[in-house]
Amino acid sequence: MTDITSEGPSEHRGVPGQSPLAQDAGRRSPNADLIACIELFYFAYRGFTCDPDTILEQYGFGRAHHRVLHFVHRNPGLKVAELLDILQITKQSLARVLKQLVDESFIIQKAGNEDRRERRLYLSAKGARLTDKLTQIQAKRIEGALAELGQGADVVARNFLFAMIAEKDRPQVEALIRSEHGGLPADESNCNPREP
Amino acid sequence: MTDITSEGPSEHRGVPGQSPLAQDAGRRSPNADLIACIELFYFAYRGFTCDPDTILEQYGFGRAHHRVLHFVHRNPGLKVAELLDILQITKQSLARVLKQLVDESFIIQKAGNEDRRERRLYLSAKGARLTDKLTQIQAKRIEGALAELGQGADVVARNFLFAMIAEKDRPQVEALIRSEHGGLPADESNCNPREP
DNA sequence: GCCAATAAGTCAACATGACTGACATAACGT
DNA sequence: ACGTTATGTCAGTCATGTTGACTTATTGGC
Repeated sequence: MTDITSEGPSEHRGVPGQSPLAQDAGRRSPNADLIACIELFYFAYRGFTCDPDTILEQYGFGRAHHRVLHFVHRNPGLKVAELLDILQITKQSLARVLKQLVDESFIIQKAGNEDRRERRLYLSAKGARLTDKLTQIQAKRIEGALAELGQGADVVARNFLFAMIAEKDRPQVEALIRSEHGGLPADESNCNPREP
Repeated sequence: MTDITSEGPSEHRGVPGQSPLAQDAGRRSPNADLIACIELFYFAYRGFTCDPDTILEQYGFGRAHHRVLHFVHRNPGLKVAELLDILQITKQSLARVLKQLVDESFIIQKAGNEDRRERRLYLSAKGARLTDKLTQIQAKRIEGALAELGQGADVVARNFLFAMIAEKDRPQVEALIRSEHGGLPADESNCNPREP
């Protein structure tokens, strides 16, 4: 693993980032390492999204579609309102992509059992196939990245990402991720795995 | 530091991520931890951008403006072609925001000394003030995130982010970051710090 | 000095994904 | 029956990305 941010022989994530050369070589406003982080985050996010983007393009979809597919896949039976809450976009923004996904039957809507006003969202087999493909390519990139790092990097990476989330969003994200890891999908009677 | 992705008492990034409970609790297609990473990356990027977005809004600017300001700030004397190469957008996309920034004199253009076709980009004092403000708030968030983690997390985080970058972009990003950390700004005669 | 190549700017047109505010419909619950 | 809620929809706007074609200024080789 190459530490691009510290020049000297800083063997295998030894010292935090306090190698005399790397630290504040340029001495501009904040710490140079933090500025590197800022830029790396930008480029990393670009890397994070580029693989799925390529695939989505072939379907005439964009990132917005991807996000919908992803969260419905991980949370079958999700309500529209919940999805809006996760994505933090407006009804209209969601409606546009959701309509497309429903029309092309990547996503299936089903009225709630208890409350028939709700439109529970599920992936069709077709939708699940596409979403799995997207997840896999993205997971592969992350896996590859973590493999370049030392042991324990995955936990640090996850904790770092979590700590980057706006404070107000953290409880929600934490709950969301926990629930997807085998817990109940945020509600009661929607535990039918997929394809209603 | 709270490890939201592994339930048990996994003291201070001990075992990678192999705690029996956390690992593959749900057993959907890929590793559940990797899926958590995917979502965390999305939410983290949202957190990463939300602070600057708020400030930029007050100036009638968006993220595109921010990126231009940032890279010009870190690389004074940058050529338009180089900026296009960094941002990987089209001339037209850049022209729109750049024109605005020049018109409102956040950015100053100066013909190159050697080659007068080039328009070297510099920040005005006003532009530098804004950009510093944006950098500081973003650096603060990263600093805060890293502070929540253990020692050495910063190096791991940077290396993780770097490893997430598309392979083809890595040399460029590495060169860019290195040059900003006190090196020469990609060319010869453009080392006048700022404000020509 | 001519001319091809280069750096940059510009124009017209378009797509995506975000936003707003207002309004419609259906179902729930008191 | 009526107010609230969940959802859908309409009309219009904005920011940011795209394409392709074209202009202008300047450079460097011949």
